[in-house]
Amino acid sequence: MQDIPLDRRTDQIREALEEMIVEGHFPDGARLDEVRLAEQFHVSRTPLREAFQSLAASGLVELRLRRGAFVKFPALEDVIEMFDVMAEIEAMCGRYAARRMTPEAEAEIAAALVGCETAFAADDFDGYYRANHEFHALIYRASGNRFLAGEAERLHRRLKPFRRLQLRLRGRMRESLKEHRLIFDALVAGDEAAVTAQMRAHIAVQGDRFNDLAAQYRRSIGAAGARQRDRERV
Amino acid sequence: MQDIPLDRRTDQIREALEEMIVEGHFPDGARLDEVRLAEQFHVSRTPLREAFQSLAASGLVELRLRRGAFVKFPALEDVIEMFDVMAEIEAMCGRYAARRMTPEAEAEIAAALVGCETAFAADDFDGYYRANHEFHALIYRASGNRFLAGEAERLHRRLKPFRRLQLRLRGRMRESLKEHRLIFDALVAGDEAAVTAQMRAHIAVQGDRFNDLAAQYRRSIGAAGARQRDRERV
DNA sequence: ATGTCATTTCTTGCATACAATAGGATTGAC
DNA sequence: GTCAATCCTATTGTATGCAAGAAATGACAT
Repeated sequence: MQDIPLDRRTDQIREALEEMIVEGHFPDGARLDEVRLAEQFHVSRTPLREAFQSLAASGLVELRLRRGAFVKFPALEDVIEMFDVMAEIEAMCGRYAARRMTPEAEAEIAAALVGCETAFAADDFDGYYRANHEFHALIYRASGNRFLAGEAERLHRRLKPFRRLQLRLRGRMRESLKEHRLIFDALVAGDEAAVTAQMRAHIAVQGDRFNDLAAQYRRSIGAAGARQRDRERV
Repeated sequence: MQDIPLDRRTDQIREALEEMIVEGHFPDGARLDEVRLAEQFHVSRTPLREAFQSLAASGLVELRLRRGAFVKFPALEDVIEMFDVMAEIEAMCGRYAARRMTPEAEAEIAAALVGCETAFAADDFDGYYRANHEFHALIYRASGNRFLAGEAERLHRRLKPFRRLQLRLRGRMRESLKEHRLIFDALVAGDEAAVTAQMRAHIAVQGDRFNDLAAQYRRSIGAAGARQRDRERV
């Protein structure tokens, strides 16, 4: 969205906590203990509290009045809704990118695509995730709309853990790569309609199939200690 | 996006500042003086600083390292970019709403439309703005995707000052109302494609024509004390 | 054993205190 | 009079202190 100074402990802590939450180091609903975390980071409670404000704004934690900050995993339905929106946002990025593609952008995206292929060949899930992110992020930027790119990045980051899981599905990585090629070809051809359709499908399929993943996800992350709460969470 | 507790001074101050900024009570680039605002709100600096974190996250202010919080008006190009994204988001809301329309939603939207007509008849800009917001917000919710609705609301709020200005353009209110009727009819007919197209046009026209407004806007708000900065701001 | 209520402890929310830095004012050299 | 180096002040960033509210504990009654 915007690059913040990052020199204050507050910002460093915000980054660190965001990473930890997105990577699933906390179970859903876990309370982020101000005092304990303050000790862990060797700071007072003040920078932590300020970091909580930021995290709450991006929806990663929930601040309950006089109860503290709680890690908030989205519910299954939330994730599906988010993928729906993501599909549309990414489709829009693709559409603009197709219209505004430059030789430089094309070369960069081509390189990212090679990265995807390499990771696929090596059966490297994490590597594929990174290359995939690079591929998509370059298209965001190629849209020429920085606000759009920022929103896309934000959403992408929020959906990170769920995208990663997708890759573990049987054959998903192969499919994903095939879709990337189609998207790339349409981009190069400047075919806005095709890019839009391919991209939308590429993302939407993840939401559509997300139900298949719910159970698996619960085992892999939710089981880390989350207890069922007021409504079902993935 | 999510309903926050709002009982802490921090949250009240965040709301108040957001309102003041969106309403143009501060010139672009103005520093939000912690000490002075703390006195004004009869609190210490702590809740103010926490509110700043929130505001920075939504992009309304910029936190500069050891310099403080500064009001950040988007640049002209930023506003155009934001309207582009808004057009797509609203179009998506419309598409989903057309698919999922209920009799209740239809009645509510019809009522909001009447509100628009009333305000138009009375030549009441502010009234029209409110009715307009109601009309759009109901469609967001009718989309049945709460995440989408939240994002739409957030963006709408961020673009509030620029939308309001639109209405002052010669004949814009009449046009807007006409477009609302078309959108409503397509919604009732369940014509997804038509709603999508109408809604996209309804919003995009505001971005497209925004250049016409820039000069006017500079007079009405920017003149309040903003000095030109590193790049042109509306 | 279970439920209710009082008491205690813990934690948050805010205020205040202190330390570090940025930017301007001041001084002095040329 | 201009420029540079230095000092001073204002303001941020962080730590700590304190009061109010929530949860935990335990006594007591049913």
